[in-house]
Amino acid sequence: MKQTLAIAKALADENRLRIIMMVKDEAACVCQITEVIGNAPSTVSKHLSILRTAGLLDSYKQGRWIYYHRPERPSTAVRMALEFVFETLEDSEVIAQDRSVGKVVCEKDPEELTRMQRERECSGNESPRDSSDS
Amino acid sequence: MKQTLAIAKALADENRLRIIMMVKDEAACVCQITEVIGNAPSTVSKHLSILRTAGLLDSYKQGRWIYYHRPERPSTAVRMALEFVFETLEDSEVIAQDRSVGKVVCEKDPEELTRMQRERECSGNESPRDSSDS
DNA sequence: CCTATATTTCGCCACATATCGAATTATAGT
DNA sequence: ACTATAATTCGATATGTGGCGAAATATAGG
Repeated sequence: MKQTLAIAKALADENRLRIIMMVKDEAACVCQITEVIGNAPSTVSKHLSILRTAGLLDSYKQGRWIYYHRPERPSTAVRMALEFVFETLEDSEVIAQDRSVGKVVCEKDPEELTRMQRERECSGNESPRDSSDS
Repeated sequence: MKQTLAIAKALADENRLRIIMMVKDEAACVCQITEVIGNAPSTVSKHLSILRTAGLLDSYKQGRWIYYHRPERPSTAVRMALEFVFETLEDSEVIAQDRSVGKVVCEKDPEELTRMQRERECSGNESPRDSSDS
């Protein structure tokens, strides 16, 4: 019961479902996932922790970046839960948008992506919105 | 996404999972479910409403009693979600206990069961009264 | 070792939800 | 029609959870 409940609770959030779909076919690092989902890094990190604890995601470290991906040897419970998600969200509108954004984001090196994120952060905090970009 | 999320949220509660397992093989009325789960009737009613709205349960009325049961023509999403629950909870300890209690409870007529519940309610709430006036 | 930085953890807040008892609704039997 | 009662809805409350920013942690590169 504990495992079933942990999986069900992990699935009971739209952003976590989006993350599962995002890494269905290839791993993504936290900065890429953050970019697509649109939450703060700390929030995404929490989501990833919940998903990994439930067994729905796995991760590996590569340099400064941590990549999350679909587990390679899921338990029966995890396998069935993922099948449910994959099947029912395959044609979802939200997921289609994420894929479109994700395609652009994941083409970039994490290196480049995080530089962009840092710059955006600064321009948002420091000066009242010079409209030179949009 | 909406349907997937509704199903996942409906599954994300231990008592609701217990209810799903309880009516897997045969319908049960609210008073029987209440007896097994141990919540107040209003709470069980709310759970049932959530499960039915998500498509995970169906119901029919028979006299004063309303019976809840597994849907006969589930959507793909519901079917996969139920398969996940049935498979992963089949051997659960909690479910085994529920089955043991449920066997006794569901043998009784709802008639008899509700009488028992009323009596229990009264003996719990009212203080032992002097019987000199009746 | 020291700095920069990607990720996680922590503290907090706003909102969602599980639960109960009381009030309401719908139905069966008189 | 009236009463009893099974179930639902409503109102209140306590706990759980998603979200952010700040602080901590871990790693790459000088």
